Amino acid sequence: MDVFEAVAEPNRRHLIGLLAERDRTAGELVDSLPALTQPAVSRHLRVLREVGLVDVRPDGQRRIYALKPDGLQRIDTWIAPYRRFWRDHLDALQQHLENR
Amino acid sequence: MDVFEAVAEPNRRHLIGLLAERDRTAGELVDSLPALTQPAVSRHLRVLREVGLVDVRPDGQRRIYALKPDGLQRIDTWIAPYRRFWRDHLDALQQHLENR
DNA sequence: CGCTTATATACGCTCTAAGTTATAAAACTG
DNA sequence: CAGTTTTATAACTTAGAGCGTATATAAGCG
Repeated sequence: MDVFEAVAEPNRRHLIGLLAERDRTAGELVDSLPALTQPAVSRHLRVLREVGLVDVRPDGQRRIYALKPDGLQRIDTWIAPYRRFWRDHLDALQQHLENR
Repeated sequence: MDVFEAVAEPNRRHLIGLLAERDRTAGELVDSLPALTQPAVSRHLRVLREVGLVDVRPDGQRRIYALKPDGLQRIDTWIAPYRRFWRDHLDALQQHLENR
């Protein structure tokens, strides 16, 4: 499993969104996905860990999860060269609007 | 299947890369993935079409595929808010290096 | 027209991701 | 210590992705 597959799963994107706000315990993250059971969320967290998107630190009985800065950057690096496509597209549109 | 899943598959990322250079016929794209059979590539192209990442136009017997500008933008839009994470991280690193 | 070329679809197979229930492991609590 | 809380893992099931072979479809060509 790589970063791209990890991020392809909607529940995992949800978890990433929450961790972007602030660090959270596994339990908080479980509560944030009421449609899933605790083991299901735990496994999603494992995936995010394994691809380097999050970090965990123990806090007594709890595990505190944190978003890892460089994880998503790998996707951004891949997408960067393509950015000119919609930038060019937008420029063309702007020009069209300005010239009419 | 959504854009994220579409892009999670390595062969499809390969196809996107080629189409970023220039438009290509289905046949050219099939040749670009010698490990796969023609039907396999055809199905990948179908997926890319269905999620709006590419466009097709007929040219007689051939089909010419082209990258669609706004397809990947949806991923970029999702990732944009997180960009501050590694930008901040980089700033912190730079500062650290400058201050020693 | 038959024949070939180019592309898409149908079908069946295999492998794995994602979910559940049940349980383990480890730390807190009275 | 016994019981509870918190998180992770095990075992199993199911759904679907991705592949290959075979076939359909449609356009070019002699």
